[in-house]
Amino acid sequence: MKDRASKVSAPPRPTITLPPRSSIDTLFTGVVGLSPGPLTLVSNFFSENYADSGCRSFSQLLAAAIASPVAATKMPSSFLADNSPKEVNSESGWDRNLGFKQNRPVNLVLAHSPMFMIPPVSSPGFLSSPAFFSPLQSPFGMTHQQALAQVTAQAALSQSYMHVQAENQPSSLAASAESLSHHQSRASKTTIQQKVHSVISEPKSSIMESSEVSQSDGKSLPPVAVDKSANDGYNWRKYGQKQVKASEYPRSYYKCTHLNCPAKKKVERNLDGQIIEIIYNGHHNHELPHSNKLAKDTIDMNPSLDSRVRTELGLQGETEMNRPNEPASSDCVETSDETRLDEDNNDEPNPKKRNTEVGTSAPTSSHRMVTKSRNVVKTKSEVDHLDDGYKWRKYGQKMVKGNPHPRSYYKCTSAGCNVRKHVERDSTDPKAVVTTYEGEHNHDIPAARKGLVTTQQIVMH
DNA sequence: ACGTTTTGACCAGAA
DNA sequence: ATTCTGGTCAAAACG
Repeated sequence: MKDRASKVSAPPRPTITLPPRSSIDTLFTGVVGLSPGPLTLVSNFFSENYADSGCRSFSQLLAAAIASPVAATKMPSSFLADNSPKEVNSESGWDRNLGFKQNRPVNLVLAHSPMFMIPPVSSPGFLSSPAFFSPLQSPFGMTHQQALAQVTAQAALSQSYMHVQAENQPSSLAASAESLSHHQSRASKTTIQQKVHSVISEPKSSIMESSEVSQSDGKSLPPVAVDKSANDGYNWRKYGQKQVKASEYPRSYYKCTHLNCPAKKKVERNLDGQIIEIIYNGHHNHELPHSNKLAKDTIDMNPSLDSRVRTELGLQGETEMNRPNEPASSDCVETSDETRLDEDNNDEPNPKKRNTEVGTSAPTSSHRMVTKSRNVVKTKSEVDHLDDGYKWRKYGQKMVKGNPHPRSYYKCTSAGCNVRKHVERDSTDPKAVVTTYEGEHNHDIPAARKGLVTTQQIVMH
């Protein structure tokens, strides 16, 4: 008998428009009189604290702030990991959160933005912190400080992660992407869908291989076995494959082979075997298979394998679950010629913009992680900005000068809720999307959709 | 012999 | 009501 009840329905994915690049800098500039989003605050913070440090790019600022103990001391104590609500230093612009409302989709912004990738191993506390998972655990409970800490930590870790990816062989990348996505799933408390957008070479010719990962300091790491068929540590059985319209590549469906485990994942690969997208759905209700725990232990015992490598291999296991409140790792921020946090400047602020979500579901032009690596460079065509958990009704669409794609306007369908969002597609990258929220939800995420919220989408572009 | 993968068919929900 | 689409089933093939 077919198990129809277990069918997993993806959230609605309406077609949306792409933004002109120029609209994106509103993320950082904010709007006078309106509450700036956390990205804006972070930007302000760094710009005021490091203006004379020679750092120019956002990524550089982040790296300097977190890698340097001196810089770290300049941060508000809440910046790195403290989730407790505190007043912030007005000198650094942190008091600009006065207008920040907890009951707003900013948490989704943070969770969705492809600019922030979360290496699962390197910062167990970060992964399991209430701030980080607030979109799922407490959609409206995140303070501005938490958001800031989240933004910064995510950006910092992303830097590290992307750096490693840029250096690694494709096989390692495959492992990392799946493991990354997977462990985000593990660490969260609800059933979720997660996506890893990336282009990852994953040759089908071998199941196990040794990958030698170079550290940034030039040291060579020992070869580590990477099981590419289950490189997130779990064992999967493929139960279907289909060419879906939303993707130009075939989508494979996998179930966890563990008895009664509801975890599933969908993987899209291009013709070269490169992983284009991974979507996890459901939680594992069991520990890592023993063999993979052994592999994890091997890495744990090898001091030369830093957290990033474990991230690459997706072998952090349950560690993040056991250390719920540790601050984010601060030793993994490195800049790289191959990795940068792309920052486009523009001068077309949207006066109504209050909270802008960059790349809810796709890479965006301004703040996506950009990796000039060997494995570049395909972005996802599908757009699912509605995966923020709320139900939306499209009420308008408009063409904008300079952008061949229309803009689309959505209203929250909940009775009495006036929240709107504006989704636009990048004029130069039709697969990139910027979502701008306006207003505050007066209700929680619909219960039926809580488990379907896409929490992470990662793009190497 | 057994577990996994392949693949066409089926089904349910959305449009 | 019909069509389209994505997710799943399950028999056959494969290793």
